Amino acid sequence: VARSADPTPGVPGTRLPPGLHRVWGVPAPPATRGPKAALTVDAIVATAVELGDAHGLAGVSLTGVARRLGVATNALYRHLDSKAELVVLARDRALGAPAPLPAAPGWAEGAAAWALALRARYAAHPWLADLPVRLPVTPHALAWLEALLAQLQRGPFDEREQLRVAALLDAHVRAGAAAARDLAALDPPLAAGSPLAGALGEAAAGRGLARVATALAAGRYREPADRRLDDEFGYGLDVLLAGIAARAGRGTVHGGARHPG
Amino acid sequence: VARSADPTPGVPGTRLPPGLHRVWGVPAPPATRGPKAALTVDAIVATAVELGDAHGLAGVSLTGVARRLGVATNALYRHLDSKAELVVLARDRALGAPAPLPAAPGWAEGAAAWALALRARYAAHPWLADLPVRLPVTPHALAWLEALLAQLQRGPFDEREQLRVAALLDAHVRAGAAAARDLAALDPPLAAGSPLAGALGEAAAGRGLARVATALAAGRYREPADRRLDDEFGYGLDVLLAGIAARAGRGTVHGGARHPG
DNA sequence: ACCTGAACACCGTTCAAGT
DNA sequence: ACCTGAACACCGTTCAAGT
Repeated sequence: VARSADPTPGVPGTRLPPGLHRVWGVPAPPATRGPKAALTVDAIVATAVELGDAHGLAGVSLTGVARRLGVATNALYRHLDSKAELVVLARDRALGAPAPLPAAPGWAEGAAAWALALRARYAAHPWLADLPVRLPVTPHALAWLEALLAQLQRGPFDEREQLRVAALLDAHVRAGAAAARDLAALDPPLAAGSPLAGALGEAAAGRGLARVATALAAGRYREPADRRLDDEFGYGLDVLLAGIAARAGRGTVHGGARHPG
Repeated sequence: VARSADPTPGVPGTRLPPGLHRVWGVPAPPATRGPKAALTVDAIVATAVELGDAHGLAGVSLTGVARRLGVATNALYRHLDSKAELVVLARDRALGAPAPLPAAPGWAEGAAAWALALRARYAAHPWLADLPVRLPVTPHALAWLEALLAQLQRGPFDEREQLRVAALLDAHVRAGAAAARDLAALDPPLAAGSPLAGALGEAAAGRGLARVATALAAGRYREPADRRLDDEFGYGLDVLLAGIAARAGRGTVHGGARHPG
C-alpha cells in the first residue's frame, strides 16, 4: 500500500510501484567526490537477497539488512523510501537476466526450456514465489518476458495470444515453485502406511470422503519428494503445452470450458 | 516452522501441522458447567476470518483478534498453541464446505464447475491465496478434493492421474485468485497511451526488448480489469482441460515437454 | 481453568539531532 | 549529504501472577 511519493522523472503526474524509478534509473554517478557513503543501494539490495536466500521472505527485513551492514536501521531510509521498494529491487536482482536458452526446434520446446530456466531461478531464490504477483515492469522481469515472447513468436499465435500464453506459463512456474517450497518444508511425510495417513484416512472415511480415504489408504496421497515435484511440474508443463497447441487461434470461451474431448 | 508440540490423540509419536488435531477434533463438549469461558476457539477463528476479509492476511494477527474480542492478546494462548494454528483453522473455515455442483454432462464440465466454485470461494476470502501451499489435510480442504475426484472419476484417468489432475486444477484456481487480487490492487493502470506505458516502452526499447516495447506501445500490455481477469482464468481453464484430455493416460514425460503440435 | 500484567525480542517508520 | 539516537505503534510469545 505504501507507494513512492516521488513523481517519476520524465513521467509527470504518475505514481509508480515503489522502487520502480530506481530500478530503471542510471546506476548512480560513480565519481561523486563528496564524503564517501557507507551504504549503497546495491549493497543494501544484495544483502536483502542474501537474507531471503538464507531465511526466506520473513528474513528480508530492514532491521536484518542494517544489522548485517553494521548500520542503524533508519540509515536505510537515506537510500530507500520504504521496505516495499527494497522488495521490488530485491526481486529484480534475484530474478536476474534471463538465462540463454538452447536452440529449440519449435515454439513448444522453446517455451518448455524457458519454463525450466525460470523454475531454476525460483529454486535458487525460493522466496520469489512468496512475493505478490505483479505485471512485469522491472528490467529483468521484462527481459524474461521478452525471451518467452521470442519463442512464442514462432508458434501460431497472434500477439494478444502470445501474452496470454506467457501469463499462463509464468503462473505455472510460479505455482510449481511455491508448491515445491511449501511441500518440501512440511513434516511429517504422509507416507504409505504412516500412522498419520491412517488417522487421516479414518477421519476422512468417517465423514464420507470415500475417494480421499482410498487415496490415503493406498499411499497415493503423500508428500511429494523433490523427485516427484519435478514429475508434477513436467506433467503440468506437458498439459499446458498440449492444451495451448490444441486451442491455438481459437480464442477464449467465456465463463468456463467447452468439452475438450 | 512453529509446530504443535502435542502428539495427536490416537496417533502416537507424530507431530502435526499446528491446529490439525483441533480442526478434526469434536466440537468441544458443549455442556460444561464450570465458569463460562469468555473465549471460544470458534469465536477466535471467526474473528480471524473477518479480519482477513477486511484487511488481508496482514490483518490477521493475534493482537487484532484479541482487540476485537475485548481481551488481552495472550489470553488467546489458552485456546491456541500459536499463530500458525490460528491460520490453519481460519483457512479451513474460510474454505468452507464445497459448493454443490450443478449436474455436468462430462468430467471436463464437472471439473470446470468445480474450479469456478472454488474460485468464488477464493474471491470471497482473497487472503486464502496468500497462504502457503499445503497438501489438503483439513476437513473442508479434503472435502473439496473429494468433490473434484468425484468428477474426474468419470473421465479416462486412473486414480494416480486423478490426483495429478486435481493438483493442477487446484493450482490454477489458486494462481488465478492470487493474480486477480494482486493485479486489482495495482495502481496506476498501464492503459493504452498512458505516460507510464510510454515511459516503460521507451525504457524497454532502449534495452533491446523489442517485443515487450511493441506490446506496451500497442496497449496490449495493460492491467487486466476484473472482466479481463475472468477471461484469462477461463482461457487458462480451457487450456488445462484441453491438455488434460489430450494427454489422458499417456503418463508423464520426464524433465520437460514433447512437441505437442 | 481462564484471563491479566509485565516483559522480551522483534518489526517499519518518523523526527530531531549530530558530523 | 549521510548517519545515529530516541521514539512510536505494532508484532508473537513467555512467565508470573491473579481469580
